[in-house]
Amino acid sequence: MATGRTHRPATRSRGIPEATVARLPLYLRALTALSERSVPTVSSEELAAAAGVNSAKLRKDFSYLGSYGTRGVGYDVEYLVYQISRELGLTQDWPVVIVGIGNLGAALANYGGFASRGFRVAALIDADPAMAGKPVAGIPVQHSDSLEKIIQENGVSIGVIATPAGAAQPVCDRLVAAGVTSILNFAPTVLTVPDGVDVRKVDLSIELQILAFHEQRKAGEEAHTDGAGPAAATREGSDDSADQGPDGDVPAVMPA
Amino acid sequence: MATGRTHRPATRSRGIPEATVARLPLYLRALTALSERSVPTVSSEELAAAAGVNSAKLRKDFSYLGSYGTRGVGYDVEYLVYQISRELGLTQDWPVVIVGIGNLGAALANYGGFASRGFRVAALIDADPAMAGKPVAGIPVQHSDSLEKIIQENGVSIGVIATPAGAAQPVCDRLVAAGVTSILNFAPTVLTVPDGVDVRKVDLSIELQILAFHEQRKAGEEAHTDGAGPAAATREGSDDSADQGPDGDVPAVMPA
DNA sequence: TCGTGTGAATGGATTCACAGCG
DNA sequence: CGCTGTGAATCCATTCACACGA
Repeated sequence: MATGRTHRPATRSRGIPEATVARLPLYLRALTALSERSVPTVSSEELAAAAGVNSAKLRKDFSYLGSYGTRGVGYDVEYLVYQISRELGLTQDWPVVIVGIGNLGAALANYGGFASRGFRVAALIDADPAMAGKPVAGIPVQHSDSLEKIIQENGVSIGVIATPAGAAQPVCDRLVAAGVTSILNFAPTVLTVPDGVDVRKVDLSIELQILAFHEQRKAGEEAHTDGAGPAAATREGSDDSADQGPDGDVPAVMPA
Repeated sequence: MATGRTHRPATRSRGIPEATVARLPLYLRALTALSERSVPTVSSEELAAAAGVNSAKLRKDFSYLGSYGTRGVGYDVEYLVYQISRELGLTQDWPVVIVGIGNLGAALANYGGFASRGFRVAALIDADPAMAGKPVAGIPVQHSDSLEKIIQENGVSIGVIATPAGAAQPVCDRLVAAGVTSILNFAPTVLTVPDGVDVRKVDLSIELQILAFHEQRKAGEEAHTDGAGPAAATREGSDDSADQGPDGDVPAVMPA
């Protein structure tokens, strides 16, 4: 916060569509790669291909941010990287806590993508006293007794839950009570939170089940498959439709 | 996702909306919990609450499967568990391979939810020769040289990629060439696959960035949190737009 | 009576197609 | 010209509201 810069001509409508927001990180990643290769500009067509979407969608998405391109030329890579980063709030640093340092929590802590852009693992928290003090990814695990203190001292507003399913809601409640307003949930449970708190979930078994559904449909339809591939539903590159809740839960134990 | 041109009379209730398919696993999980508590029937209202959606949506979703409820009463839990399982293809066993047994791959292999319902880890594959033979989650890791053989011998059609970003596309290509038609990708890369192959992605940094976007918007708007908003639901959907900025001001500088 | 099942209304997101500018 | 930016058309999803049946 602390952005006093709340002001704008509001040339365009306020409020970027959720579907667009979900794609901005994808564009940003593609742009960063281009930037590292010192590519100065890209067309919507090229960038769209790199991000796995179609160009009309990309141009529409960018139109919500403003007119950052040059007709007949394309987009300036560096400039766009900056604009999208700012729009996503990545020009500031977000301290994050990970709660539940089991297999998954440890994997997340070790994940390099955290630090890379705007996020910083402020603390690792686990309920097991035996874990306390043990360093994971170079960060000492702290006991969950001090969860509230850790949140407050570090000004944490984003929490990652990687506990077993049963512990997720209680942990969530404590995080929220301590001031966290955004939660990324890896536990296979539906979390209930007060208004104003955002929750996104990542659930492995849901993703697998969705794949199984399509897989089954393919199998039941190999009726007219001449030498070539199946003529069933498919998609191009890799653009998940409007799905915004990929999942991949990993915590163990769960009635289901 | 791209849907091919499915020109076909549709055998009846075939053609369940993608958004509905994505929610079926959620309903299934809630139903399984009820089943374990020996609850015989549920109303759409109750089940919807447990799954974190609203009842109208749930009823509409179920209407695509058929008329499995009883007016004035609700749904038979056991029967619905069976119907949804069958619809999702979980009445059969899906062998799955996990490629890339690093921190994340190991965490996935240890995830209990795999075996629980329809899925079975058929093999763990890694490119590091030092890993070969080492058991992870009780399953010996195999070297990626034999990837094709493993896929074919086990009749694997679903693959999970948990490799570093750089290895993901090559691995994906090999999986597809060997016969895999559904891929769950944990690597932060856009995968390109032929038609007929489904890809779903799980991407930590994208999720965090989406949360950061909303977090930033909340921060920039802490002017009137007067709760003017109409009581909103408190669930964790994939949607859930935090507060809606009345006339928001999202910092979005614009160039010329 | 009560809760399901569903047409109709609404709202979003994607795609089309082309005007407009560099 | 080429490519962006965007109204208009289309498609999909959610919500409403009520008839219908156990």
